[in-house]
Amino acid sequence: MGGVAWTEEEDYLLKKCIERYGEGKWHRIPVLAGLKRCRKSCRLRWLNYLRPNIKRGSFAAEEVNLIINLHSLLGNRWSLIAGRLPGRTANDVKNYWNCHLSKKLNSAPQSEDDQTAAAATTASMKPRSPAHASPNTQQETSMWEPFHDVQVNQQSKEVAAEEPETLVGDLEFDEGGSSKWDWDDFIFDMDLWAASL
DNA sequence: AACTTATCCAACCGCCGCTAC
DNA sequence: AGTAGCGGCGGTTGGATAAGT
Repeated sequence: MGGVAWTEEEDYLLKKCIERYGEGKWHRIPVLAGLKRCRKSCRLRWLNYLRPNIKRGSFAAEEVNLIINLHSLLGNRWSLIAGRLPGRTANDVKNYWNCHLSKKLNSAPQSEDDQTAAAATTASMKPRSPAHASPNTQQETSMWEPFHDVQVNQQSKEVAAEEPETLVGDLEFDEGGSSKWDWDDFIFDMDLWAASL
């Protein structure tokens, strides 16, 4: 692994600690749980592995399609994308994108449009900046359309036949998170709405 | 069977925004 | 206004394992 792997005992201690004290206050978790891990490691382990309802295994075609659509709208905002995929973590989505989808993009035929899309990809891969906020999102969306088409063509026919409305509908089964709409959610929905026009 | 290469994914790192002081 | 501490995020790393030769 890319670091020191968590042991079963550490997992147990962390889980028990969070069950007892709840999430948040991550700076206290290592002390409370008696772990020699930093707050970030504890938080990551919980979010990506120990949290209930984590979905494991490969991504379904619908999920892949949704990731592509959301990425075209949001860029590399993995946590936001993962929030629309029940049981999936930002790390999962990010890994899947880096391992599968970005490679497909790079291997796609290099027409002028594709090159434009690739440029958009590069732009979206830049470190976080205020540009991640909504003002540029629409521009990114239009630049991503060629890539989206390439990806959809590689999917099965039934997935390719999915209407944008279907995807928007998929967003609504978000477990738990749907009750907690914030400003990002609003912007995100506006993007989806605009994209479906 | 042994070795090399590619792929996957858990974990770490550094940065950012927010908040309290 | 400045700053320290925190939670959170995205990018990157590197070990395990599968696939290929």
